[in-house]
Amino acid sequence: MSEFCMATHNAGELRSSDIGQDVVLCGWVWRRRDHGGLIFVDLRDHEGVTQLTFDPDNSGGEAFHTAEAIRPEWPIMVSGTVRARPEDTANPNLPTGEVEVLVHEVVVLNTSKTPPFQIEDGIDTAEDTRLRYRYLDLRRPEMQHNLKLRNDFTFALRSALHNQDFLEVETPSLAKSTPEGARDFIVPSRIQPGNFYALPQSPQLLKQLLMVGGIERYYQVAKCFRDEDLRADRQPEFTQVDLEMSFVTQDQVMGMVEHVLKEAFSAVGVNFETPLRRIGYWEAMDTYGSDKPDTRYGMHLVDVSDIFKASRFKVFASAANTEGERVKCINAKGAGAWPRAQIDKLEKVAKTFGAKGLAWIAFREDGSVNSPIVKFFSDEEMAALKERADVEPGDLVMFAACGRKQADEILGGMRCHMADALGIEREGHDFLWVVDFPMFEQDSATGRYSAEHHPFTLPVEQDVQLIDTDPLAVGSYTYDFVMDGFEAGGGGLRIHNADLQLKVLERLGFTEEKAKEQFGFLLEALSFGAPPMGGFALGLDRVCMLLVGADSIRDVMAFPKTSSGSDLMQGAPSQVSSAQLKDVSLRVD
RNA sequence: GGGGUGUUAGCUCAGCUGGUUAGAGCGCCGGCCUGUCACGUCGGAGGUCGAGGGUUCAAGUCCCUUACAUCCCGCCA
Repeated sequence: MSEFCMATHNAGELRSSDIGQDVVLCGWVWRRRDHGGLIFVDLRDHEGVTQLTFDPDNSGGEAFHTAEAIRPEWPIMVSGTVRARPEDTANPNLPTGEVEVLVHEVVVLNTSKTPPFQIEDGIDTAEDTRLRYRYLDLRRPEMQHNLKLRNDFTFALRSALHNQDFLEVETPSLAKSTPEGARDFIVPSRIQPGNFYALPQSPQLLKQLLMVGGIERYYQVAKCFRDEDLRADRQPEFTQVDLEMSFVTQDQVMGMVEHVLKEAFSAVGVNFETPLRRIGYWEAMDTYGSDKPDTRYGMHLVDVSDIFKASRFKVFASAANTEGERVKCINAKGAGAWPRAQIDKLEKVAKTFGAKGLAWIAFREDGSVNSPIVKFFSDEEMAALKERADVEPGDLVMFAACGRKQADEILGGMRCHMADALGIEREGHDFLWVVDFPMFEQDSATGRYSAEHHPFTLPVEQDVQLIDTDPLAVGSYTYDFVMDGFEAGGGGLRIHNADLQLKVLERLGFTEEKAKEQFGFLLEALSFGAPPMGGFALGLDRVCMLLVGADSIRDVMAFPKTSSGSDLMQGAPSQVSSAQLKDVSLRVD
């Protein structure tokens, strides 16, 4: 293998061409098959598996004797001779299956307790057990592959960025708390009692300051921290490949991102056609009910408001005639054959997405129609609906009649749910840009405005005057990178003018005083000749999750946390001593 | 903060309308076995049924509380 290892070869590389060679292998005992007078051991390392043969006639009594005692997961070192397996005993399932190593000498490097679960792929061991013994879980070929792929992807990305003259710069993990976004993880300062650092939610502001600092092209494989509730695709600490460029247009940043992503995806064997398709935010919401649509299948949202303007079905007529409301539907092909009880359950699902109820029409295979609402429909309405929604026997049409945004969200959620429920095939990977997000969104309860992306995003020039008068109409220079229905990255141009930055912060409810207290360093920096800038951040964990086909980002992280934020292996978080608390002037209730 | 699902042997699970000593497969331990590769074969050990409380003559099973895991909603500038 190399001069830096006790082994001469790894356990995945021996072939017929190596027959006759004397080799040294190191690895873990995977399976042991003891035939009494002959013992086979499958030796596993990070590259593969090789069969070892212990034969008392050929390898001397001592090695054989040791082989009787060794057990799964013991690390051993063996020396022996590569030889062909006897005729008809080759194992076609193993790359090394043509050969075996006849062992002359074996050194037990360590013993092992019986592992709590078997170290092999396709196990269905509960995840908490895997996490409790993560170091054993990582020995499984599947996890080895996941971490390898993550490395290959990241390495290629680094290499591509390096070749484009990006400088990798580390930004601090002890930073200033900016609680406007996600909740911060905070770190008490011992030297300054009562003051706290925050772990960065992203290097956003610091990378902008690097642009002010003349770095011009920056990137970083950056750990980010957000103290929010977890999901299958959300961990409290995660990794972004973060980049920023000076003196660029939006198209130039997007072009650069496409270039480096193409290199990275190619490195892991994934086809990445450039330029990527672009969909506007409003079009995405209107058609897919999502700003991160999976476009590998249809089931588009269809606006049928005009059809029901004069309907006897009051719920629809009311929404169709009310400003800002819509009657929309999706057509789930195949679900029209579902039994009534199964369809009824969809109402519960719809409610999780914010619906008050769910109107539906099942078009049965035999041509009959089953629905609680069609009795209110005129023949014309039914005919128009069938035409608009492309209805055939076997279809299930579901409606949302309410505010436009809410209707999109409900049906967008149902679209994803039905795709899973119907097992719709999603072949290959789906990459696209969603562009032109609005600058602001409004909380329907409080009326307060918040930034759709973040407060440092550059608004479209001609919309700047609308910030005071019609903030929801202000566009922004933004782009999200969407992969297979996941937000896998995002970016935008940044405000590089201090006055404009202050104006945006004020729109978000900051007084000038408060803005300066929180972001004074940024405003000041922008006033010292900040260049036009823009950038991007890639959610590395999510991309890797999708690349390996995992259901959770935990499967592409070495030591992830549970959904309540615990590290089951280390036992974190944990209490600290009163002395430690005293050091940082804290008391726990 | 809310909702769904789950927790029985080391692992994965079964255990019906409450009723003897709680089962299976794998793993583990021991015997036999010179061509297996999910080796075979014979035998064996292994359980406070997540925890606490309640109903009952009787609780793995019913009720309440709680912990943990997991998925989703809220949340995630």
